[in-house]
Amino acid sequence: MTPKIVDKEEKRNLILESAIRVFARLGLPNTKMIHIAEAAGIGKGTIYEYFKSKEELAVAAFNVFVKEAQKQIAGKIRNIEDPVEQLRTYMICWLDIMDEDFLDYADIMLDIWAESVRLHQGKDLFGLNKMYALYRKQIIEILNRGIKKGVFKPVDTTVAAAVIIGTLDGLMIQWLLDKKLFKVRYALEQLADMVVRGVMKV
Amino acid sequence: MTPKIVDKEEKRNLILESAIRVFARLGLPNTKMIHIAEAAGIGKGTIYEYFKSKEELAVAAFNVFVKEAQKQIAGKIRNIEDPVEQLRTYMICWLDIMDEDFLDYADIMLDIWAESVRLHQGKDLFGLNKMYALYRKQIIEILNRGIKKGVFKPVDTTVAAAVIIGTLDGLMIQWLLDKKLFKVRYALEQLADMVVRGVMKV
Amino acid sequence: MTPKIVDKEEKRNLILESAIRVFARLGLPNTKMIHIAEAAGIGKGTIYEYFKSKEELAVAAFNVFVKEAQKQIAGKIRNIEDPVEQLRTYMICWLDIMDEDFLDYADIMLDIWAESVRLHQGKDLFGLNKMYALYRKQIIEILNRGIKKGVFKPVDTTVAAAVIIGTLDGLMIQWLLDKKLFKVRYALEQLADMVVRGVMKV
Amino acid sequence: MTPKIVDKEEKRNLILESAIRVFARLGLPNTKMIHIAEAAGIGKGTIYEYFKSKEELAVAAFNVFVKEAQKQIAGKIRNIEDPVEQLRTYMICWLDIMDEDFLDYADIMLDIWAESVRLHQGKDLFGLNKMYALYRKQIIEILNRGIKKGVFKPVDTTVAAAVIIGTLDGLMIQWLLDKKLFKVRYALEQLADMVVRGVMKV
DNA sequence: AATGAATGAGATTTCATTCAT
DNA sequence: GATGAATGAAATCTCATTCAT
Repeated sequence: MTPKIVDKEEKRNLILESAIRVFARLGLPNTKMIHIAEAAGIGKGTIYEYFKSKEELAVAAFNVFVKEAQKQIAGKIRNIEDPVEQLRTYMICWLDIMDEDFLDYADIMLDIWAESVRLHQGKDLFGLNKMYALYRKQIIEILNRGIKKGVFKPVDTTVAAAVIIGTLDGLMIQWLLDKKLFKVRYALEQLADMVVRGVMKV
Repeated sequence: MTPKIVDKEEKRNLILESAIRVFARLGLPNTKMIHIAEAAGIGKGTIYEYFKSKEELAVAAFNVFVKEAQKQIAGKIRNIEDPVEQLRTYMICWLDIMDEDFLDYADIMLDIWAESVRLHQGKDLFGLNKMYALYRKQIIEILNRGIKKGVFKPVDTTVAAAVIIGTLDGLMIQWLLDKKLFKVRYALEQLADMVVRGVMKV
Repeated sequence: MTPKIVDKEEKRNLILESAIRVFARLGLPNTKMIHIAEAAGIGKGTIYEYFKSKEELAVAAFNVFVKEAQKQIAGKIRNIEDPVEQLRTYMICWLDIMDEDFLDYADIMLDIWAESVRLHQGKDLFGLNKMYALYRKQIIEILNRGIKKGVFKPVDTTVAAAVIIGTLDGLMIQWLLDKKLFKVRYALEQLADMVVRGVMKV
Repeated sequence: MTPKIVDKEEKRNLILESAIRVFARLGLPNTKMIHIAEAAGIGKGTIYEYFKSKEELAVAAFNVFVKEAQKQIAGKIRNIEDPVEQLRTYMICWLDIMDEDFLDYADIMLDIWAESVRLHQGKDLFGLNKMYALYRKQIIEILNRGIKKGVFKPVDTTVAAAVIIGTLDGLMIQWLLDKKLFKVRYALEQLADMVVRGVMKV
């Protein structure tokens, strides 16, 4: 009755992971479907059994990155009571996202960005805006708690959140462009200090 | 003397400017040579009399952006004596780069970045690294003067410079992605304050 | 005796009928094997247990149509003695073939024709020529009987038969192309009258 | 200033004629763009300089056929006064359309039909319905003149026209399917006689 | 110098068919 | 026998670049 028993979920993941690896190495536009197929050790047509199009595959790849990042961050800040420490931890967490395991994913973001910003201007095809909105929401919550507790200045939390995320992204880009320039951990801590002090009362 | 050379220079610029306009509107990969030719009011083949390839044209376009930005910044900070004010001005200057006239150029950067980081990993085809190196050098100079004067803390200036540039880039990206999120000037001033205080003694 | 064989026959018919329905709705080239499988409620691979290829399935589908049409016609003209009336009935019978139940089938013919005439020029893959030969034979018989009886002119029966079939086909095509143009029954009766009078003596 | 002087009209025709030849030989779906390119002795991409898509090329090919046919017919019936003779001539004219020169074109019609009827049901992509409407209009005019003159019966001219065109088409299909079956001229004259007598008074 | 007609490598996607289970 | 996962040939169309004029 049931032929060739295959764990579709598993195979989908195999393809997705292969795609991420190749996307990361070659970039979105330079990655051809055949490359992904070869990387996964399957036939070209098989990809289309699991993903409708190259674009869908790219979106999925990006989402893996985003979800993984969220998981990391959420786990680390969950049990921190002090808003100051929570904000600092939130920022330092980006380090782990860029960590060995995620380095590949990280590179994809640049392509996704370019595509997202440009090609589908108001569309948010890759959910980039949604992702940033989520990040902002998380940071705004931290800021609000801090403000209520009286440890943070009553800043415009939306702007502050955007600025904080921007600085994190920007730092990462600098590092991605030239990894020998500085140690991420050190720079990140510098930045975190700077930012935290920026929003701290006194 | 040699009017031909003037003509050539002029035409090269015409093509380059047209290219920038089209690149900015459509994005690097979506821009076809014919579009540039039409925008310049010339024939497709003529472009190749002035630029070896589409890539060379893109590089040139990006460099125009970088040089223009530099001219703006250099002009504004030249005559400022106080390092604190100079650093603040340097940062605020990015505002003008993203200003009406340069908004279009700004969008190109995302594409260039993606291409630059990825495709030609160690190559720095577009001179992005060189550009950042220049930016860093300028900021390092400001920081050094400030440190020597005793107004800045004796930070690792290279890291600090990278962090500062990163924050500027990051903020701009946030804004490019969703221009309704915040007013650039306001956020930029917030950020500048934060950063300046971060490196200021006491 | 051998219930397996009955099952096989039954399943073959199930597939064939599903194929006809889908072919009719989507057209030969637009019909994919998976569509047929789904319509039959079976797996894609199962089709190949009963039919060697899509082409063979198409041939079989067409033959069902032809045979069904023949059954209809034969039944109606069998017991008619008068050749004049028999010819007229033969023609009117096409109406029933195009009737509700067969309307779908009818559409297939256009595709089959195109394929038949062209792709396999001298091959008669779909048995179209054989089908027409059969039709001609039947009409020739009617004509011959009429000529012998002295009610028909001694026309070249082969040509006349081809002309008659052609007119029927042509009328049907006109109608298939624009069903609002005329009522089939009315036009068919007009045509039948015209043709019958054309071959009738005096 | 002006490079490679090429008569675009001429080249378009070269491609169109090559396309017609190949379409006629291989059929619409079996004809690949590369075939047409090779037949025209040009590169694959060049076709797209003159025709937006394969479909547009097919439409153009079909229109050549239709226009040529119209030119032939119009020229022949223009100066005929007698409606009876005019109708007969109109029909016989189809012979010339199927003539040596047009034989190739004729074969295309079957594919166009199938495509036209099916794929784009209400769309009339190839202008087939429009073509038939024109044919009907011409025949209706002839019929009306004949009726007014009292030589034709007061038939429903729309139906009669559709029937007449249908018979012509049908005859041609019969012949295209098996050219050895009968001589077109002979059969056509038979049919014309039959039809003319069918609508003639007395 | 300027042009644009010509080109063909190349990419995505489809789908009939195969075959391991 | 039944299945559907896997496949890869094949086809359309794009576009940077060339080059004859």
